[in-house]
Amino acid sequence: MTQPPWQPITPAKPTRTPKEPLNRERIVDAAMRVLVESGYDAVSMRKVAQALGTGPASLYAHVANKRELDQLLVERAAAQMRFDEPVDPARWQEQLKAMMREMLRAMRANPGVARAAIGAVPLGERALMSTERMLTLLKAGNIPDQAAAWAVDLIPLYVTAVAFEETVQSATDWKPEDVERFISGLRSYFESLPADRFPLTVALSGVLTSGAAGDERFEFGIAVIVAGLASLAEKN
Amino acid sequence: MTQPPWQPITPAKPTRTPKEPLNRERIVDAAMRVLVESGYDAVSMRKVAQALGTGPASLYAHVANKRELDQLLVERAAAQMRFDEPVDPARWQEQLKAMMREMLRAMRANPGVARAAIGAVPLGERALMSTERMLTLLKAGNIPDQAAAWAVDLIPLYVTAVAFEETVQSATDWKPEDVERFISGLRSYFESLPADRFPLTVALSGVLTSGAAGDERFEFGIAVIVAGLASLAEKN
DNA sequence: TTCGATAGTAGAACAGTGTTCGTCAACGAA
DNA sequence: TTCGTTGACGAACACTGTTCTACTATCGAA
Repeated sequence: MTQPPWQPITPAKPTRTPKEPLNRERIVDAAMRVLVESGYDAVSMRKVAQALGTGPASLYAHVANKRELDQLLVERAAAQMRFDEPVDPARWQEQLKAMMREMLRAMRANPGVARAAIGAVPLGERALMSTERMLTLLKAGNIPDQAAAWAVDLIPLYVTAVAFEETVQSATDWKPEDVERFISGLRSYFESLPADRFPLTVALSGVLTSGAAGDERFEFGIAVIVAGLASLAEKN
Repeated sequence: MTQPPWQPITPAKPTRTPKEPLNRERIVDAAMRVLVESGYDAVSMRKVAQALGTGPASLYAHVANKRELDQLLVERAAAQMRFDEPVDPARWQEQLKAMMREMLRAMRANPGVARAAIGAVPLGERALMSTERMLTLLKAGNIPDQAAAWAVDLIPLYVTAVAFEETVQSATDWKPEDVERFISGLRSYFESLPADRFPLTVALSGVLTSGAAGDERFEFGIAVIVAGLASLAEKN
């Protein structure tokens, strides 16, 4: 609208479009999106803030620091575990292994979160349900109380370490052929060692470098751990 | 020497005091000093360069990047492992556990290096000696070839995860009383859970939160792994 | 209705990181 | 003597976590 020349045009005050207020849940939601889309290395305070249309300093009214945000990510990833099969005491070893596979699946669904998970103690509802289920299975196998309790620490630690190792490898941006070349170079290296000093390393160079792709090594690890736990069973 | 007044004194050209040339070994030496004195978080390209009296860009003529420097640190830490006791096939389980304790000791002597160790494959001489020794002990226990080979992966992974977890805790700058308070708060939390939904978690809250200080949990873990491996022994 | 307190927002700044760029000096071969 | 190579290293780039400071909106008391 044209103004009379003697009346200066008063610029309209810029009003902030009201935004949905920040809270921890929205911050973790945004961080999860960044994590799933771009991996853990991309989860920075700036990137999360950007995803929320704000500045990084805004987050600090809701989370103490980056480490606390990491904890919340770990809890959220832990919350994705599903243990739908009813507990069957007769199949406690098989079901314990199934839990370990499910833990690994949940970590793989959140690339790199394993890096934040070691040392974290998830205490959310779903994590507690996981703890209770592990205890139930272990007691079904007659594992003594203390052993059962400490197995609840050992089991996720091993799974997290495997997931962590995988993220280190994928962070290298290696193609399958790069991995193949590395593995085959490793084998050649083992074969070329002086057989007098490293007889078994040379002799077993084939199996030392097999099973790196796929889940065979993970399956081996969980079999060893479960067998070790089974050996602790009290005889009735 | 006094100059004739008509000959201006030529100022001496500032010559760089010749420095000992950089090489990978000196760079790793400096990084190890920073690691031992200040922990892994302090090991940055700038700090290492500073310790060498140079700039960070100088390091890149000798190491590709920070990750490669980390690898070299892991190798150097692995080189500190000592296995002086002769192999005794009759005591293969005990000696395997002793190796795991020694691996943990070497990692604790280099605070935080576990953070760089997961996903790293140390291939230095001392690491290979460790591999050979593990294989010797496992074969002494009649473990099949493939199981022995994959155990060589599982064993250090578990030890490294334990060491990593410890560095997360110490990075929090917690005093023993802080840990005590956290543990006791955790126990109270477990005790306060609804016993109908988490009966075993509530019942075992004592042991769930015991053994966090000291090496009991680590000893439990290595016992489980060694027992699991022993269960794979071929019968003769 | 007014005013002060509080909480949250968010740009700017601080102190740090890994890495690359561009320049310079030293050195050895031609 | 000249030239190419190699290593050294300050500056710069793009990023990080976190704090400082100023501002705005909301709320409750007077």
